Amino acid sequence: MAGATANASIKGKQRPPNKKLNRGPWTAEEDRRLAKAVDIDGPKQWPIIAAKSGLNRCAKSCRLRWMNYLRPNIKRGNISDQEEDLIIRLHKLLGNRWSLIAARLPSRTDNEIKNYWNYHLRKKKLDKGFNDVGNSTRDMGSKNDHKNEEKNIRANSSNGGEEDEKATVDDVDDFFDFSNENPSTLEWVTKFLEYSG
DNA sequence: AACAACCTCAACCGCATCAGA
DNA sequence: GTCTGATGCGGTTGAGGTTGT
Repeated sequence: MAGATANASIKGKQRPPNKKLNRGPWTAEEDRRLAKAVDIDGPKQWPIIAAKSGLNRCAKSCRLRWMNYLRPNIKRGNISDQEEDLIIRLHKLLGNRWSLIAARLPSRTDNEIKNYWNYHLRKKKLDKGFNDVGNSTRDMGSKNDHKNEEKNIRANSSNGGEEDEKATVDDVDDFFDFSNENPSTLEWVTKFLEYSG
């Protein structure tokens, strides 16, 4: 959807207005004000940003809008085959840890990947008749998904002794903690996954 | 043209975790 | 050690666009 910025939103959920705070779709003007506030204060201190910008929106809402829409370098729509393949593979490894998966896909947001998975890929898998992944949001719906996934990873690893348990979980987290992102990562991870899976 | 089914995606909610007082 | 507010994450909802009949 073309989404693009300016029209932030004409779409989206319309809910009964809260007594005080603005809710629902963001307007272009709100976007502009939020962007300005973030420019000044940085993408942290959301309560301050929310207050300063005079948007009458909660901090959470401001943060979400920034993270999923206004943040620079966000790529929208048109998930490529390569990206889709990567999502599938990463999901197999990580489960519903969208933020981690998103971190491996430059310029994609966790929300976008989650949306994409929830409909697109889930449907694909169902069509193919597999349930092995079993992490589709509606059937699992648990925050412990990733923990289960980690358990699976542990279970699949040869010697899952008590002692190694936490280490393994940490290893997984550490392994996927690519805090120093660079453009070649996608390629690197893709290559790695070719071997792993 | 009208309607229904399908699809997309922005935005909300609730909960967990973290950090500072 | 406990409390509290901030932050981050995953699940879910539902409006609106698109496509098919």
